[in-house]
Amino acid sequence: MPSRLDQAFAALSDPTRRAIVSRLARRPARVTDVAGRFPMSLNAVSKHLKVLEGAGLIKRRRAGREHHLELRPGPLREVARWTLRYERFWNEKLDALEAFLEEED
Amino acid sequence: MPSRLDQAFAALSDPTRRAIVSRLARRPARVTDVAGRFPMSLNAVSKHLKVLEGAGLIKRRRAGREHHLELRPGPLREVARWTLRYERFWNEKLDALEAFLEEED
DNA sequence: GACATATTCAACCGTAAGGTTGAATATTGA
DNA sequence: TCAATATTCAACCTTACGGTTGAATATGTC
Repeated sequence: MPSRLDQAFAALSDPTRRAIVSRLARRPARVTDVAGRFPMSLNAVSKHLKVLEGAGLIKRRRAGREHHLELRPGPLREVARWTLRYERFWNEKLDALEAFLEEED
Repeated sequence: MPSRLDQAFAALSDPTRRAIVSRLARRPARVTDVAGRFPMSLNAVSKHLKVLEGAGLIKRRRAGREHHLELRPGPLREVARWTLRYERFWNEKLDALEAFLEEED
């Protein structure tokens, strides 16, 4: 069973799902609203939404026959947090690159 | 063909590969050195390394029969950059939560 | 009740992921 | 030259992914 972080990274590895995240960051929407933007079947989008939901990236609230989808920031924050552990590392690398380039002159 | 960002997210969705990234962030290492830490065959680790390499997360330098692996920060930075586009979003959410909790008192 | 709308469920398909084992390829060192 | 070391290649297996189509399930509307 994949960890929460595994699931977040995996969910975000698909461009359709990242686009859905962008869409829902603007405002919550229904399944059909989200699906309208993508050149694939409604069912395919429904599956993507389930993946995002499974990763905790979106929350679903049922209102009658409509499902309202809302972005949840937690997993995004965790992904950022994990990645930023290496911020120092890439700053050093870029510093080293700069130093190298200056030396070349 | 998946985009660079797709590949970075996908590569990081596996805990073994994230552990390899952590390992290589400390210092470069050879394939065998990396493989020693994981409860799987050398071949499996070799495959993981190829995935990381394909995503641009590591660079390989051959020195005789040894392959020296080094972490490359670019894709990590891109992942952080994409994720941080939603920093404002999750801060707002957390602010809203705080406000709600204060109101509860 | 009858019909349309919103969404999921189920079955299927092709491809790739993550692992294994066994063999091949280079390189080093005695 | 011969043996050990470092690594990949190739074939295979099981399971999951991303998509499809067709049917089912609720809910809203006339």
